[in-house]
Amino acid sequence: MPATVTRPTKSEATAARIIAAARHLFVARTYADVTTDMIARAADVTKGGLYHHFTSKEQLYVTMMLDDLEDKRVLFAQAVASPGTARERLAGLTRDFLELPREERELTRLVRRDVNTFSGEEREQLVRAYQRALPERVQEIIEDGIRDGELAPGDSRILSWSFVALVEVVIGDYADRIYGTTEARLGHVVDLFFDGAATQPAGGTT
Amino acid sequence: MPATVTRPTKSEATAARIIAAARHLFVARTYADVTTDMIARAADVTKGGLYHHFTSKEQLYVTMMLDDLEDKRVLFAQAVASPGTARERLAGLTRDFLELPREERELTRLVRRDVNTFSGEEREQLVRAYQRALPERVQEIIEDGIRDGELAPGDSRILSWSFVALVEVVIGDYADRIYGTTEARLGHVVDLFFDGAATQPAGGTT
DNA sequence: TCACATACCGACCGACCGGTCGGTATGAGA
DNA sequence: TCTCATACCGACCGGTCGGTCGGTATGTGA
Repeated sequence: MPATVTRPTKSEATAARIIAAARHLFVARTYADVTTDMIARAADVTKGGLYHHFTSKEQLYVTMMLDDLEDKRVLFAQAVASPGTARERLAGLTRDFLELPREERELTRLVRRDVNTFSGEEREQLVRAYQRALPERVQEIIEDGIRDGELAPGDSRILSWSFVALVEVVIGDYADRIYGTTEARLGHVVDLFFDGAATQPAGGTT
Repeated sequence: MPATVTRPTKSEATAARIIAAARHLFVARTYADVTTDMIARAADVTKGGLYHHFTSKEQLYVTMMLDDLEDKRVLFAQAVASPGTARERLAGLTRDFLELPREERELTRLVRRDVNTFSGEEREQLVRAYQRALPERVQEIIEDGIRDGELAPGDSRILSWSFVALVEVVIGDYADRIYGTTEARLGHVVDLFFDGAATQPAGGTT
């Protein structure tokens, strides 16, 4: 009867509550340290209720992560599609990231942290979803930048991973204690990546 | 009777065997996924024998990590103390790192991965030992570089973490599939950190 | 050779945890 | 109002794993 876009049923609402509780717990503790009981209690259901909606702890975790990474992929794809120089677009992507609520930022690091816990198909799914959400989006911008002569030629895969690594430094707990503003973090990451830390362009390391 | 430097007793040799086995397993699997039984079997002792030398699984892990991080601290301190420009010294430190056997390289990442598993004193110990081994050593060189005008002024703490993050990208599994040589990795990290990825020094991100 | 400490064994314990299952509550359609 | 599906409960199970403990082997000093 309502609008064409279905409103969430009670069942969907419960599942969403469970996922939210799981997300909250998984970012704070290790996968193995979070028990299904903890998740159920935090979501105000019993373990039986939890297993009514999810077939296993692994499946719950993977579902939660895939949902979130798909949201991120969409978010970052917008930054990729926006106009401007590579520098401006990477700054935009980074700003989108930095302006996410803290928990959503931290979620990104879960894959890197927990990926060893899984194996086979689940592991592949998680890795692929992560790559699709972040490094591959960054890589697109970097390849445009190289093509336009804005960035020096180089392996765009490693460059994008490097950029992502810099971003993840600046979203971490440690940086939280140092940076006051999003602008400061943003400027730091983008400036360092584009211009480097040296005062003069020297070169010839080895 | 032997030289003044004592030769390892049988007991010390067993403890070392256990630590080596633990190291090997902990780098490959998560802390929680490695059982004391696995470690004992890999070290060719029983669980009882393991608990004769270590009081708990946690203590074994922490001992192993602290030992290793202290070795690394000494190694990197040499790079800090060596002569040359900041660029040369950071390149030297990175080369020392990259030339370590694979398992020793990966060990560095364990703290970041497993630190959430512990709490209280153990957690503090691990974090401090890691900082002392790597980021603080890098920070020393960076501060010299800023003082000498070789590096642009900036927060040396964040700069050192950024450099370490770049190094860790380049020692990871992903980079293993891309880079052929240590020289290529080394050049990439140091050049990116000092000179940036842009062709021309632009600026003004925000 | 006796005494004692230290190294090590391996069966066992108890707690915990993922997952199940028989059952109840709720609500919608006939 | 009867029926049936779906949502959910909570006691329970099977297995695992960190840790223990009584015992044996080994070697060393007296």
